[in-house]
Amino acid sequence: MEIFKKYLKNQTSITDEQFALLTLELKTKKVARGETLLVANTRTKLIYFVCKGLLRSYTLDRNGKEHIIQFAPEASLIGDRNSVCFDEPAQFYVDAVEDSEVVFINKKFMDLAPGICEDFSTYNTLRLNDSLRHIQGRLSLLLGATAEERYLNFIDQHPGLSLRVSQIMIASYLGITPESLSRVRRKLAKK
Amino acid sequence: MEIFKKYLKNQTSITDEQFALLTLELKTKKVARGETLLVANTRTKLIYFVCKGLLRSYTLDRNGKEHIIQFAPEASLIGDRNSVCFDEPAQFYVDAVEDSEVVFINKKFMDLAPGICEDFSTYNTLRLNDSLRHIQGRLSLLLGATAEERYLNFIDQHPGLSLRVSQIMIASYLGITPESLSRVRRKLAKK
DNA sequence: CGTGGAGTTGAATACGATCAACACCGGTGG
DNA sequence: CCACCGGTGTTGATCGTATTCAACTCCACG
Repeated sequence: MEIFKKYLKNQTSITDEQFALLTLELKTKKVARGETLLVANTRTKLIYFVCKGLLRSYTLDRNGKEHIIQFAPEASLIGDRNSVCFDEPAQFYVDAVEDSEVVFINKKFMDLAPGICEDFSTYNTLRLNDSLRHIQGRLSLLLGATAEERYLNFIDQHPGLSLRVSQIMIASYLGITPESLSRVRRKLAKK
Repeated sequence: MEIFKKYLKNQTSITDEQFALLTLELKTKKVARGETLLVANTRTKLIYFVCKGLLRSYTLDRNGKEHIIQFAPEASLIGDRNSVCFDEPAQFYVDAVEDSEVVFINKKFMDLAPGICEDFSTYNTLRLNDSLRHIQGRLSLLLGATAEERYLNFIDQHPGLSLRVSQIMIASYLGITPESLSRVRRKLAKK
């Protein structure tokens, strides 16, 4: 909770008093590795802030194969804003890659915050824009880059993460099989 | 311009008077097919609303191959919000697929609007969320679906567009070669 | 007309997927 | 303590899908 407050104060001009008005809408929970927080096609009222640990979001294709959309390490947000803000069914699953500490942020928080902290809206659009930017970058890569380039881009953009995440998950994130990733890594190691 | 006003009135609670306050920040222009509105890695202060015609955004990979990010037909918006709002270099190119009529929306408009029309912010986040949702859907497809599935999804999600856009562009949007698309289509036609 | 881009088709190729086998490690329980 | 197990990662062989390169048709447009 303190970590989230610190994060928010860093990102916005929110004061301790303003934050106090919102704490009712927040809950901190420990989440065990493997625990699922959000199931696709269900409705949710929660966004997750990761204080410690690592969450991920992913979809399942008709063959039941996972495709990782996003990793959320410490000090990052994850969740389906559409589902929260507009009460639509969630587009993806969210679960814990590591034992984690997570702040659950509900819709009321998102509704109240802009009225309490003047630049919360700005912060929020900034976050959205940033997500959009990030995911568009990935789209470009998937459209135009080879497995090797995508892998290099991943370790570049997610320093440290490659040590915490299994290659199965990295492969899923890159859109290739674990075997292919293994071969890409071997080839790169030779250089 | 009238079309844009109509669109905005449809999406928000904006009044004629409120809109009038903002018209100074808008310019309508005719854009010829092939004309480029935005060049990647440059800064821009403009977002584009398409009244008539068709725009697209795309990136170039290191081989100079185009990868289409988005099509923007009538009554839709396109542009790099990040570049506009946070003065960052644009992530992609924007040009005209057809002769078009476009409303140029500048940063000042985006800054003023929330103060003039109370639910403009809400509308704006809704748009952003929607883009995010759309692009995440595409990401899932690229990660998990075959060329055929992606094509079927495209014609499903963009009814009519497949008649206005060359197969070269559709292929680029789907992340396959025009030849592959041709074969996919032949295979589907046989059914 | 003739030219050039769009779309199709074929043949050869390449890249990644699939299937299968195996080494390795960490944890569990006999 | 060791045997066993499941999951991870590696490697090899084979397969399949999409790419590449090339040739050809068709049409719109000058």
